[in-house]
Amino acid sequence: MPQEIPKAYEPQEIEERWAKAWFEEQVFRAENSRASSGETFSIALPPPNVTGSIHIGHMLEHTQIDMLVRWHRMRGDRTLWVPGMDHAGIATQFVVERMLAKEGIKRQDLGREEFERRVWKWKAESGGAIKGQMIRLGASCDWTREHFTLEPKLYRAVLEAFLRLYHEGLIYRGRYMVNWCPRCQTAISDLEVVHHERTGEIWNIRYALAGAPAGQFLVVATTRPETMLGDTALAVHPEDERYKHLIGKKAILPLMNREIPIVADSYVDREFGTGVVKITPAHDPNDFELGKRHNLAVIDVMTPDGHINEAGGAYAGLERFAARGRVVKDLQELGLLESVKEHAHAVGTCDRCKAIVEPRISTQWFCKMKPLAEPAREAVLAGVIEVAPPNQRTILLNWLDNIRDWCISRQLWWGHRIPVWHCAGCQEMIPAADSRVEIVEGHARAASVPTKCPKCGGTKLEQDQDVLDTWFSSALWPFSTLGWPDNTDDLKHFYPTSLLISGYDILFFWDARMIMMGLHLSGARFAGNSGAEIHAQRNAAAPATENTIPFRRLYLHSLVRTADGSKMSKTKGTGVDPLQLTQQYGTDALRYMLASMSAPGTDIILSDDRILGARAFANKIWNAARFLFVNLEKIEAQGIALEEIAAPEIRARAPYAFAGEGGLAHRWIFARLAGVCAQVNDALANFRFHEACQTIYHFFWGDFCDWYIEWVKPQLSSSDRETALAAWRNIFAALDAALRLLHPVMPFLTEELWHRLPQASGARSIALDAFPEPRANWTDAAAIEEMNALQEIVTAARNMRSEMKLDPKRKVAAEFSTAEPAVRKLATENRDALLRLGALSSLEIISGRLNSEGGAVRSNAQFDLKIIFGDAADKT
RNA sequence: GGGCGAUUAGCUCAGUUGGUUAGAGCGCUCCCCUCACACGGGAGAGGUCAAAGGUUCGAGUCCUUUAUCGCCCACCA
Repeated sequence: MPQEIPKAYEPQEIEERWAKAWFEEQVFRAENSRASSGETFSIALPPPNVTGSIHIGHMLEHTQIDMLVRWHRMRGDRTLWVPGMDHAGIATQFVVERMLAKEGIKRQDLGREEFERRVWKWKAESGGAIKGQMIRLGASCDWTREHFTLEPKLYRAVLEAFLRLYHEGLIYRGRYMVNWCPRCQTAISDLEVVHHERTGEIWNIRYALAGAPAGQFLVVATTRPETMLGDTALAVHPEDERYKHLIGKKAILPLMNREIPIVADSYVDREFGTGVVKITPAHDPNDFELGKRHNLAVIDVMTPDGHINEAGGAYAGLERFAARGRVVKDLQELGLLESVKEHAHAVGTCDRCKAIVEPRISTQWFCKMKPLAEPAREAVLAGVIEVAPPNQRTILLNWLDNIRDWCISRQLWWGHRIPVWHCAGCQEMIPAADSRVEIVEGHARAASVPTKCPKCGGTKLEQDQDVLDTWFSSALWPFSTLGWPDNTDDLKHFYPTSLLISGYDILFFWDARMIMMGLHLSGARFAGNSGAEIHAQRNAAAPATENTIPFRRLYLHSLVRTADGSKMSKTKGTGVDPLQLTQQYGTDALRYMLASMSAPGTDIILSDDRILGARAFANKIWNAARFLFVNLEKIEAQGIALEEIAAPEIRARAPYAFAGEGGLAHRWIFARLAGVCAQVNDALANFRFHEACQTIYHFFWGDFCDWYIEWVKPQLSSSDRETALAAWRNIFAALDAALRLLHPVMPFLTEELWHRLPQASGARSIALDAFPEPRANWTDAAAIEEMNALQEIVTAARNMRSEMKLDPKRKVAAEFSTAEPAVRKLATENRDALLRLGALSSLEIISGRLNSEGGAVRSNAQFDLKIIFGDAADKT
């Protein structure tokens, strides 16, 4: 058997074998956790996009989640990790459209239904990639409870949520200023606009005054000259002495030759530019608001794909930036361009496709956020939801305080279609009667389709074309995946979830919205069906009770960055493929490396050194275990069977006492273990993954390998049966505890080694075993102190040997002296270990101080140690 | 324009509520392929904790200012 253990840890075969076994045997099914503590631990996976594959950021996130999930499971909590995928509206549609484009097809050519079929087909083909990767990387999810945001159950949850909010007046439809992506041809939310600081140009344009002599102009600055085609006013500050006399007069809009009013509004900054602002209510959020105040006309001059429309007169049909050029050129020719200057300003771009976003007036669906944000704020403030690290809590609260309505409609085809019908006759909006779904071609859609307009009786009803923002369904994830709106057993048992771990980059997109939706929609009140009475019932505002929060704790993990500190990007080729790193170094090493760098609050920059160190650690663990198994032969020769020294019930009774001397190292290693367990528990309870890792590392490498194994080696091959038995029992018990301690971060390696120890019949996985819990007799402050003293003696001896450059192959004589009787006793009792580890031939224990004649003396507060050179010094 | 964070050994980073000689990994120097492991063992060198001031018996840790870098939010044309 020993020969079968390779000298170096080779993770590939082991990891693949266990990943497969864990999945096939459903080891991580919630029902399989020991559930002995009476506690429940539940957590939802932040659903990755179906478009993607696992990147290093996922790996970090999944490692952290998995560590806590495995830890809780081992501690005896009924443990559930719900996995799943997000349909990722824009992202997925974008990918499929791009594929179609290669065939020269546009989605409009196919029509909505056929396009959706194509996306489903694509999803079926490549959507499973992440699942396979997660399984391979050891994520201990309950795959029997996997979900997808567009599956029928979750579709129904989305309809239910929409309808409730709609009936409560929190979802409304209207014509407002939105961020429009001309590339994606859809509205996007404020959060999806990414601002980039750019040096652009600012143009100063002359607007003639109506009825004034030629040559009299007002000069107006703009960074988007093409929008002037839609200008419907100029504005000045009401108290601006320069322009007071012009208020109420008219100006002539150049190029369009339209008379526009000059209005007064305190929004105008007198200091900026000339103090005169062109007002384009259809294409600027401020102008839109100002326009409402002054009843200005709203002229939309742009098409959905970013071209100038008929309202743009001679410029109709031009692409927006081409139009800009033409407008500027024409102004110049007319002598109406006063000047052009460089100007640094923030340009909004589409998070998805990077196109420059156009503020545009458009009819969209919105969700009113203030009433939803208030309970969320209270819940966070009161600590009902704990947010860590603390600075993220501040950021979240600030955002909730300044929240604005959320544009939830998207002009896409891939997503949850809005369950509202429009009457062709009277424009009345008729929502679905309830949230039921029907399955058509295997996929869900709203089932309770209205057939008659309640207002005009018309029967020509058409469903709203828009779908919901992907994040709308994500916002329901922690409860929709547990069966909401039905009051299922899972919902009763596992909701609220215990924790959410996500990157801080989606704090607003997702985490905050889950809190708001969770507080508003979930909780004990729902009855199962939807319908008018439920909505009425729901209108009694729910207090922010603990029952309704989606998770009790929220931890925002760091982001993994490239060496120069920028965000990893697949398109830039700076992304790191975790599967490749796994092939190279092993999953456990990668996991350990990520976890050991996971200090809360700071981003992670990958380094090759760290992962090499992690691989070395895995190898070290492997070899420590290998040492025991290889040496088993020696005691088997004494007629001692593995079962006698390593059976689970034997291990459970450690430490085993020694009749005579030689028991100190054993008392010490279990005392250390007790301390380490406490430290690791504390670290993991507070998301201090790096601290947990470092503690275990130091224990395993420093204490267990460097000292304990070395110290007890002779005992293991002792001819005294009692000594050998006790030593072996202790060392196996300590190894077993160490493996269980290590398991959350290095699941594969520990699983493999655990199975090489005798286990109770039917024991399936270390993951279902218990996390080490110190027995009462492990704690032993005296053992720690005594061992420290002995370690100092050994270190002093080695140090001197090294400094004197003594021949390492030669043992040397030493003398030892101490004023403390306890230390003297220790040294006497452990003389053998001191000789061996200090490479000493003898250790004479002497009263009184030592002199350095014929050697060298090292002293500290407790003792003097003298090395006698003898002929070992000849080497120098 | 607001807000947040960072600046600690050559490199990558720890250092929770202020308290004895500031830690780790990698790298470096010296020695050792000793019967688990060279992905190893042993012993070392290396830091005015960005700068200046302040609070304190005592500060890497708290306060102020400055410098450099990074991130987030934001409707100044």
